[in-house]
Parts: sequence; C-alpha cells; structure tokens
Amino acid sequence: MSMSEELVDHEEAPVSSATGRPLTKRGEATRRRLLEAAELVFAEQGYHEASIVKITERAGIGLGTFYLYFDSKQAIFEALVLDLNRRVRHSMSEAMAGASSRLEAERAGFAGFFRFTAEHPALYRVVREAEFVSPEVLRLHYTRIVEGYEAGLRAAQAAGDVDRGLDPQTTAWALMGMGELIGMRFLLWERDADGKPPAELDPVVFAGMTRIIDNALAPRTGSGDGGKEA
Amino acid sequence: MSMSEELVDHEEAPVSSATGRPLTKRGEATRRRLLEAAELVFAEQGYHEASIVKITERAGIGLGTFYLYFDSKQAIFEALVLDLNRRVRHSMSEAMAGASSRLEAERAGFAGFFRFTAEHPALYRVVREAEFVSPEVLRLHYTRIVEGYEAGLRAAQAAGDVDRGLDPQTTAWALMGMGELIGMRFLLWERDADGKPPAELDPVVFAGMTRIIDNALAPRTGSGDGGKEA
Amino acid sequence: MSMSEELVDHEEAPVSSATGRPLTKRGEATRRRLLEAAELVFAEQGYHEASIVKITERAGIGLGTFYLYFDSKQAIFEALVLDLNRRVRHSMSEAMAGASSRLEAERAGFAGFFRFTAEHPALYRVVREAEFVSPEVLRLHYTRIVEGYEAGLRAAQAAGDVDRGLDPQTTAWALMGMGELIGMRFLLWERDADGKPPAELDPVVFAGMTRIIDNALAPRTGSGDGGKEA
Amino acid sequence: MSMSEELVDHEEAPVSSATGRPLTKRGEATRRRLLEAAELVFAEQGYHEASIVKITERAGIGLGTFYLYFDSKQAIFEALVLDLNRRVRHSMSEAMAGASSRLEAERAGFAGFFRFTAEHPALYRVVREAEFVSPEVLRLHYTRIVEGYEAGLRAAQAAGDVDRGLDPQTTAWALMGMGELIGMRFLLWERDADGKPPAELDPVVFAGMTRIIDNALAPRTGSGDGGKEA
DNA sequence: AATGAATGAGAATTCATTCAT
DNA sequence: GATGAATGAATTCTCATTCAT
Repeated sequence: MSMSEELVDHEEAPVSSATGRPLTKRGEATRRRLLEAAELVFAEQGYHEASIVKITERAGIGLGTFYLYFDSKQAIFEALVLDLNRRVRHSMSEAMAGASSRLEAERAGFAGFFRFTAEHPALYRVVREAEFVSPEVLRLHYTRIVEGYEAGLRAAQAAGDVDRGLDPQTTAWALMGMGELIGMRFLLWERDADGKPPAELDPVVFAGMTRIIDNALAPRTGSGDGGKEA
Repeated sequence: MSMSEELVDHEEAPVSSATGRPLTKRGEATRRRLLEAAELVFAEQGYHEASIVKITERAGIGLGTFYLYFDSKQAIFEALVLDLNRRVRHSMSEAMAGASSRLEAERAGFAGFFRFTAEHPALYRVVREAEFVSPEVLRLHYTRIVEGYEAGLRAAQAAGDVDRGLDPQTTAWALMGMGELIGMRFLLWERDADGKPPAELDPVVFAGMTRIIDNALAPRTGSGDGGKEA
Repeated sequence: MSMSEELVDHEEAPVSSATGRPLTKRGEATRRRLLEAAELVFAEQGYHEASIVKITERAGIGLGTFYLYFDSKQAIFEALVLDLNRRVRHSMSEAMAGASSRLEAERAGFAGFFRFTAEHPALYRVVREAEFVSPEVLRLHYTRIVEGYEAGLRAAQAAGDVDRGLDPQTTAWALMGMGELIGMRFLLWERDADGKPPAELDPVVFAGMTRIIDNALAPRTGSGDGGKEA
Repeated sequence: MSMSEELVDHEEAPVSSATGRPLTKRGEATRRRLLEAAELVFAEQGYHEASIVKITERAGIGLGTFYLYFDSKQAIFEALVLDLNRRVRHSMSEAMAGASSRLEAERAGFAGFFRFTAEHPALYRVVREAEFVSPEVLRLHYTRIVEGYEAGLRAAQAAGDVDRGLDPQTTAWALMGMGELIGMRFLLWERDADGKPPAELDPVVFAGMTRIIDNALAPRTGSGDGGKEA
C-alpha cells in the first residue's frame, strides 16, 4: 500500500529490489527494458488487464527476473508514472524555453504536453486508472505539473502578463484539466483512416485551445482585477 | 466487451436479465437496490476491487440474484454510468434553468456539476476507470455532457453573449476538463478536520473558476473575433 | 499467523470460511471430505509437499471450493490436527475405560494410542512437521494429551497404585515421548513383505513397552518415595 | 531424494561439489561457514522457510558459491543432520565416560543430550521436519543414537545392572523418545523472563526423569525377570 | 574460487459466473 | 424470484538452481 521511497524527483541510481544493492550496467538495462515494456502494455491494456507475464514477455525477459527489479506490479506502475511525469514536465519546460511572452509560453507548453501525450498514451491512460491503484503517485503526478504552472502564473501576474484577478492555483488546475480532456478527446480517441492515432492535435482544435487560454489569461483591460490595474 | 442495448438515453422499463421480461414492481426495487449498492461500492473501492459479492451483500440480496438483473459486472457498471450521467445532466440543466445570462447560466451549470460530484463521487471515480472497462460508455458519458454544452455555446455565440472566436466543440471539451479536474482536486481530494469530504467547492476556488470562465467566454471587446464584431 | 478460533475442544458447528454462516448439510459433507482428503495427502506427502490442488483432487471437488471451507492450507492443517487430537484422545480413553488397575489402564491407553497411530499415520507425521507451521496447535496437541495422562497419574499416586516419587508432569511427557518414538519406529517405519504397514505393534515390542511402563510406574517396595511410604 | 554418499560416520575430507576434488584449506573454511549458517537458519526458520539465499547471506558468501560445496538444499540439510548427529553422540558418550554405574551413566548420558539440545536447537527442529525431506538420514540419525544405547543396555543386563526382563531395542527407543519430548517441552518451549531459552533442564524435571529411568531400568528384586533371576 | 543475474516451474489465492434447489 | 455452493481460469509471487563472468 505504501509507496516506495523513490518518489523523490531526482534521477537516482535504482537499486535491486531483491538485494537493495545498486544495479550493475546490465541490471540497469534490464530495468529499463521492463519499464519500456510496462509502458506499452499498460497503454494498450490498462493497469488491471496488464499482467507481469505480459510485461516480461514483451520485455523478452524471464518472469522471475521481474522481481529482481520491482517488488510488485504496483511498484513498476509507480515507477513508470514517476518516470513519465518527469519526462512530460521536461518536455513541457523545454517547449516553453524559447517563448517570448507568457501567452506564447503557455501555448508552447500545451503543445509540448500534447506532443508527449501523443507519443506516450500510457501516461494518460495509466494515470486515469491510478486513483485506486496508487493514490499517492496520482496526486504527486498532478501536483508536480500543477506546481510548475502555478509558479509561472504568479510570475506572469506580477509582470502584468496575466490577469491578476485569477487565482493561480485554481487556474493551474483548470488549465491542467483542459489539457487532459482535450488530449483525451482529440488525440487518444481520434483515429485516421488507417486506424492510426494522430501524431499531433488538429490545428483547429489547437487554435481553439489557444483562444480559450488567451481569453482566460489575458489581463483585463478596462475592468480591473481587484482595483490594482490602472 | 460489447455494451448492452440500454445505452439509449430515456428511462425505459428494465427487463429481467434472465427471462427478458419486464420486471415486476418487486423486481424493480431489487434492481434499484443493486444499482445503489454498486454506486457505493464502486465509489469506495473502484471497479476492479469491487466484487459482485460485495455489491450483493451491500444490497442485502443473494449473490445469485444479481444475475437476474444484470448480465455481468460490466453490465451493471455500464448501467450505473448511464444512470449517473442522466442524473448529472439533469442536475446541471436544472441549475441553469433560471439563469438570466449566459455567463450566469455557465456558473450555475458548474455549480450543479460540483454539487452532484460531491454527492456522487462514484461518477467521478468510476468514469476515470472506465476507459479499459467499457470505452463506449465512457465516450457516451462525456459526449452527452459536452453536446449540451456545445449547443448552449453556439446559441450564446449567436446571441453575442459568448466570444464568437471560440470553437464551440473545443471549448466545450475544455470546460468539461476544467470542471473535472477542479472537482477532483478540490472536492474529492479535500478532507476537513473530521476526514469528511466537503459538501461543496471552496468559495475562493469557485470564484476562481468563475473568473476563468468569464474571461474565456466573454465576447472580446475591441479586438474582434475574426472581424465579425463591431 | 494466528490460529482460528476453533481451538476449543468441543465439537462445534463449523461455519463457512467465506460467509461466516453455519454450514448446510451439504456443506458439512463437503467440509468432511476435505478433511479426510487432507489427512491422506498430509500423511503421504507431508505438509509442505501437499498442495491445495492435491487435496481438492483427492476430495473430488473443485479447487475454489476449498476456500469456502478453509481460509488457507494452514487453516485446514490446524483443523485437521485438532480433529485428530480429539479422536486420538477419545480412542485412548475408550481403551482405558474397562481397565481394572492403573497399570492395566496404562497398557490399554498405549494400545489405543498405537492402534490410532497405525490407522492414522497423518497424526504422527503432520504433528512432527508442525513446529514451524503452527506452533500453537502443536503445543495444544501435546498438552491436551499430556494433561489427561497427568491427571490419571496423580489419581493413581493418591491411590497408591503409582510410585509417589515420580513427578507427574515430567512422567506424563516422558510416557508421551516413549509412545511417540515407539510408534514411529515400530509402526510407521515397519513394512511387511508386501510393503504394507502393520496394523498393530509387534507383540515383543508391546510387551517390552509394558515392562518399561510397569517398572517405571510401579510403587517402590522397600525404598520409599521420599520416606512417605510405610 | 537419494542421499549423497557421505552418510558414513567418520569425518572424511569433504570434496568440492562441483569438481569432486578435495577442498583447499580456504574451501574447508567456506564449507564450515555454510554449515554453521545453515544450522542457525534451519533452527530459526525450519527447513522449508529457510532458503539458500538466507543461508549464504548469513554465511557472508555469494549465492552461487553455495553450489560449489553442496549439490542442493537437501544435501546441506543431510550433511548438517549427520554432523549434528556425530556431535550429539560425542557429547553423550563423553558425558557418560566417567560414570561408575550403569544408572549413573544413563543419567549422565541424558544430561549430555539435554546440554547439546539446549545449545543446538537445530538438531531437534531439523530432525522433526526430516521425515519428508530425507527419510534416510532421519532414520540414520535415530538409529545411530539408539544403537549405542542398546549396546550399553545389553552389557548392563549381562552385568546384572539392568532389569533383564527389558527388551533392549524397545527400551532404547523408549528412552530416546523420553529424552526427545522432555527436551522439547522443557528446553525448547521454555522461555525465561527475558524470552531466552534455558541453558539446561529444570532440576525438578531432571530429577523426575532420573527417577523414571531408575525405576524403568533397575533390576527387579523379588519377582524375577521372567524367572531367570535367582 | 567466487559471484549474482536470470530463469520458470509451481504454489496459494481470488472471483465472475453457473445452476440445482 | 431468490439463493448460495461449486467451479476453474487466471494472477501474483517465491525460490532452488544454472551459468556467464
């Protein structure tokens, strides 16, 4: 029930689940293959349909070997969510890096998020199942993303780039929710003629999102945000 | 995997799962008790942890009796989602009924949604697990809610109450996403001192949401929505 | 780790392990078949080699059915030991019932014990494996038998039929040990020409045992038991 | 299932399990550490709960190294039983060495046995589990001890120190059984206030045992041993 | 001589579903 | 209509043993 201790954010040397010792190079590779297989299997079948056997078969590894690296199905699930979380945030912040304005950064951040989602449907699917599997990681996942958002919003508000009347925390969760459902609807549910999912969001939808965000965040002209504006 | 045929929207006379005949009054009551028990059990334990035994025990009926009313665990799950979906939409449209403006209606709709969420956490939890259990009902659930939104948005755009630059479909999904994550974060995750979940959204959060929606939807003054505004 | 509550001595209505309700007649029969199968399988293969599948196959019932009656392999093990314990004590006291003297009773008791051992090798084998499986039942088993012995010895000492210099508790354990090892060596290890185990103890051995017991217990003539005898 | 060939009694140069060659001095030490670790682990956890990993960890050597010294888990078990058997017999005969009479020797032998049992609970525990692990060593263990006893009894009977009416073999097994159960009950089950097992038998119990043995073995005065005595 | 990563057969246990009563 | 005993496929996890280093 309790999470493993590896919930810290920083990449740290993974240890053998059996002996507690740090992994050899060979061990590291095996662990990585397991995580990659788990991502695929979880994405295709969901957490509950996935089984250790399916994961190890996909990884091309013996069943028993799994337990040298993870204590349980839940443990690899948590490790995977944390791994994907780290990567999606990396993807987002990289995308936002070159932006010249807050709104542009916002758009870029969403674009990065959607790109990652399209490439890693597992993140999406697995997280939505996580509430009863591992509530702690679920919360950690969302909270970590939201915290970045929130800090950005506060800074932008201070700089006058974002409506000061918005509550940063609420806004951050709201934006997160928008991104999640838009991604689900227009990336994961969408299939082209060949049954392939799209690599990126439909331009109309992306433009639509951009407009909503622009509207929502733009400093209000005229009506003040609690009197602080001229 | 396939949905039962009862995906239609209207309340219709439920039939015995065994004989296919319409239920007697007594049968109706038993079916209702099963659905109520399922709502509680699914909400507390999630779909996979829930078991037929737990549901029938909670309902106070015999295990075998379950199969007189539902073909399978998945069947009651789908029936429950559809039932809750009907009720949440009812709750929302009722709340919006007396509103005098589009924005006010929007706020009222969200308020209705959050109220229902607080009272029926099952809707939330069950839906988030539904992707791998019954993708069809999952989509149906979201789509039905969104369709109402979308129609309202189009009408309001036509009336000039909502920014005509917004894409109604995208906007509807975005608003839905906002509501979902705000509800998750500030209703379902929140516990007061006694460990009880709050009956309604924190006023600050609700005000925050309102501001976001107001911003996002309000017709833009000055800059047009593609030149159509004066 | 903890024993079930049924460690009390008296025959009591067994309950369903799943529902906690008392068993129907059909249920009682199934439970009895499981216990009988378990006795055979445990006797032949020992506790660790025995498996639930082997037991249910022997009983001619489905694997899952086992868990309607017992929580685990350990649970049926404990139930079996307690059941056999009750029966071996019954067998012994019945054998002793008609004896006219203490020494004769002693002999008859051992005879009853050996008869039971020959018919139910499981008791023997299973108990010797029990120390790491279920220490509590192991102790209960020995203690219950010894207590009967001890009480009989005290009474016989008071009546002057048994050497008053003997410590009743120590003596009871010593006699129990004698019986156990003699039974193991001369009943369980012994095979006749056809590979069949003997139905009863070799007369020479039984006579040998009798002599030891007679010697050990008989009141000392001449030398007193600490000066209390005339 | 079959025993290794090392069942012979005499200490002989152990060989590598892998190469079959005699061990170097360093190898000897490793083997000894494995046996010592096995004794501790088997005593604490029993045969089935013990695992090779636990044993090698306790011994402070690598897992794979185990198989350089023993073919299997069963092999080290058998080696351990034989080793302990040799030592307990040594302990007993040493204790009996200086005795001036048969009865005194008997008492001293038991004392030696109990001392060894208190120091090496593994012997006890492991032997009681051995019936299904390795019946041959189990029998060998008991038989070797009993044979010594039996020879002693015959000699003492010839010398008139022990009741000639006793069957030596039966008596030897009976005495062995007494010792086993008394040891189990009053050494292994006993814990002092600190939870520590006692280092030796309670004096009352030991005196009790002595009396039983004295009674059982002492030549009968008056009534003969089947008429052969004068 | 020593090591520990890899393996897979095998065990216990769960639970949706059936069906005789 | 109602019931609950029976079922067995499927899942997770353990551990003795092998073998490349």
